[in-house]
Amino acid sequence: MAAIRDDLTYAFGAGRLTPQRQTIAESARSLGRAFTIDDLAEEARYRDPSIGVATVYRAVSAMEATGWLERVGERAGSVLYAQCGAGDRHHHHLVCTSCGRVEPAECPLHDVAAHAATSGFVITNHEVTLYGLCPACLATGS
Amino acid sequence: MAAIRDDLTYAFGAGRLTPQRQTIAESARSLGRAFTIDDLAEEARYRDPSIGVATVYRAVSAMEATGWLERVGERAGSVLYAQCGAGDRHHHHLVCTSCGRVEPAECPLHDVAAHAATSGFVITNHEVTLYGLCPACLATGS
DNA sequence: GTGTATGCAAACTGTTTGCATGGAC
DNA sequence: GTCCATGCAAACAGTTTGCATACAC
Repeated sequence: MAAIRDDLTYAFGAGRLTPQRQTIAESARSLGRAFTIDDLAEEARYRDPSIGVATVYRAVSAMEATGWLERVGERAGSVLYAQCGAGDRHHHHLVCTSCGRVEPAECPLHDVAAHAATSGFVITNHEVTLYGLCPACLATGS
Repeated sequence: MAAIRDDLTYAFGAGRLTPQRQTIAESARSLGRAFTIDDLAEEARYRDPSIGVATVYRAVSAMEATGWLERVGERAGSVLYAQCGAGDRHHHHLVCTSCGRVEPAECPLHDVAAHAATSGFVITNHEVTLYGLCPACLATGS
């Protein structure tokens, strides 16, 4: 369930939940939008300046491995991550190009088999990312 | 048309077609699959060892700007490019995970509006990449 | 002739790694 | 007590930039 997987204890799976990792995970969740590792490090170091960059990188790798954090795109050569709370179920992402808000999206590929048939490819995997404006940004016209 | 846009003269648009750029563009086309800038530089420098890496980077930027070359994914931290010949028309890519062959694919998102409606997002852009095995790799069982 | 493209090397950015120390379990 | 996680700094990989020269147009 999304509610359960939102819990920080799930962020690192079997890994240790150190104060630094807790700070990093809370920072990721509080950002509430897509972020680069740099964004995350900045937020985490604001809360605890003693946290090193290497720790942030290692923590992100760990959180990505458990699926608590997901890659949702890239910006200026850096990977964008987000904690969307959709858990293990197959899904994609809606990313607001204005504020960076990320929402899980249902998989829109209902006829992948048809494509395989026409091309001769057997499709084993796919990536879909939808970009747009979220309701809040639409309302403010930004 | 794909046939016209396949021509090297279109690769750099209004830019100059120098011998180096011609070599680089021909290398890109002859690879016939997704490649990193490193792969391309290796192929181009095999043909003309005097070509510098910076020139390859600059040429790729130019070819990407005209749409002659497209980003089709990433591998080990580097962007994957391909010359798929689909021209200006809206399309996505089928990438063979075994040999790297790239084929243009029709856009499989026929009901994007429905997603916008349920989420409140207005979708302005999207990225889709399909991964799988091409007929040749299926036949050889690789 | 003008201005873009080139090659080289240095500079940069983002990321990873080695190692001694600290602390979660 | 064991072993994973940390912080620091050095190392690294990929990419970009400055500059003088060459050449496409």
